[in-house]
Amino acid sequence: MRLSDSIEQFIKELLNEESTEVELKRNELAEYFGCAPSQINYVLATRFSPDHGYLTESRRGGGGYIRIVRVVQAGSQRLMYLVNDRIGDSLEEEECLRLISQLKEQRIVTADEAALMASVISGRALAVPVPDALKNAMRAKMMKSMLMTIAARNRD
Amino acid sequence: MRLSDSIEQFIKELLNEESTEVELKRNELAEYFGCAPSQINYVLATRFSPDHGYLTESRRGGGGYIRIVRVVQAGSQRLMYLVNDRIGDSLEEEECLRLISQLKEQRIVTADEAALMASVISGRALAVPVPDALKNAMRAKMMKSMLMTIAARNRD
DNA sequence: CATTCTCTGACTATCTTTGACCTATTGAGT
DNA sequence: ACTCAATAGGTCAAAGATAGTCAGAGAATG
Repeated sequence: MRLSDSIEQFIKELLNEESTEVELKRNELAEYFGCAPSQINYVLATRFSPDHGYLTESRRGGGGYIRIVRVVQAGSQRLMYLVNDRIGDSLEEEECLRLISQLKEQRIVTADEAALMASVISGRALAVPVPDALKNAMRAKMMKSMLMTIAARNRD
Repeated sequence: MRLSDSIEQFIKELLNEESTEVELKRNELAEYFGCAPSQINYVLATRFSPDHGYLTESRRGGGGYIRIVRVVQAGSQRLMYLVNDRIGDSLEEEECLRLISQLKEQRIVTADEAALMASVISGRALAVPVPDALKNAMRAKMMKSMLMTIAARNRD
């Protein structure tokens, strides 16, 4: 079996038993599997990306760590549908607003949060000299990023 | 756990129980934690800066001390200061994160909102081929836009 | 074979901790 | 008042401890 698959499986077992998040030391893990530390980054990038339903955060320096949070779960199906299927690589402002408004009606986000989301993807907030096509690409990424964050808290 | 984190936590507990300010002896604290005195300065610089919502003052010589004050400010006042003075035309990701974290500590935004804000200004959310200078200009606008939205509901 | 996926290593970036040296304040002795 | 020793805290650079990035070699796949 491939090294990457072993590491992936190892991490997923930790996530199953313990809960929805694990914290590990990159160097320790690499030593355990007898591989280069950067291999761990490869596994994170290819198997624990947001598109796979995971969020990661890390710190360097003494006492550094890597934390992996599993986001995909029952209650957030609607959100994961939006992230994985509904939203593509580009999204116009009007469409963003429609989605946000739907989420509010469905009580997935509060009115305050909806207002926050709407304000940040607005034309006013993105008023810099960048082509519209790129702005819409950013809107798609911004929306996905926010929805993932919301999904990460709705773990039920 | 990191030494710096322990010291940070220790000081924050003092600030919670007693009031909005504490006075400490640098050398005593260093001895208590068994570290170099300058370690204390490091903790103050990285975790109790004005951006983190704290002010510090100190005196040298006999009877010297370090005083740490947690800044309390009305929500809308704080937000308007950020929008009008603190945030200019450009803001790096790290600086955004510092401000967001401070707003959370001061209970001006909820933890959920802070997470939402952090996710949308992150490098991941803005990963399109646009120069960093422009991304930072956008971050400034995005932050202002979000803060104004929050201010619009915080009538205090 | 060509392509795509894995894996490594050299280089880089970031965070923490310490120690040597510097500056300010106080108080005793003159 | 003046001086100096004792007592604080401040600064900064260097070392230590982690993690990230990226190009290219190697392996698997179709």
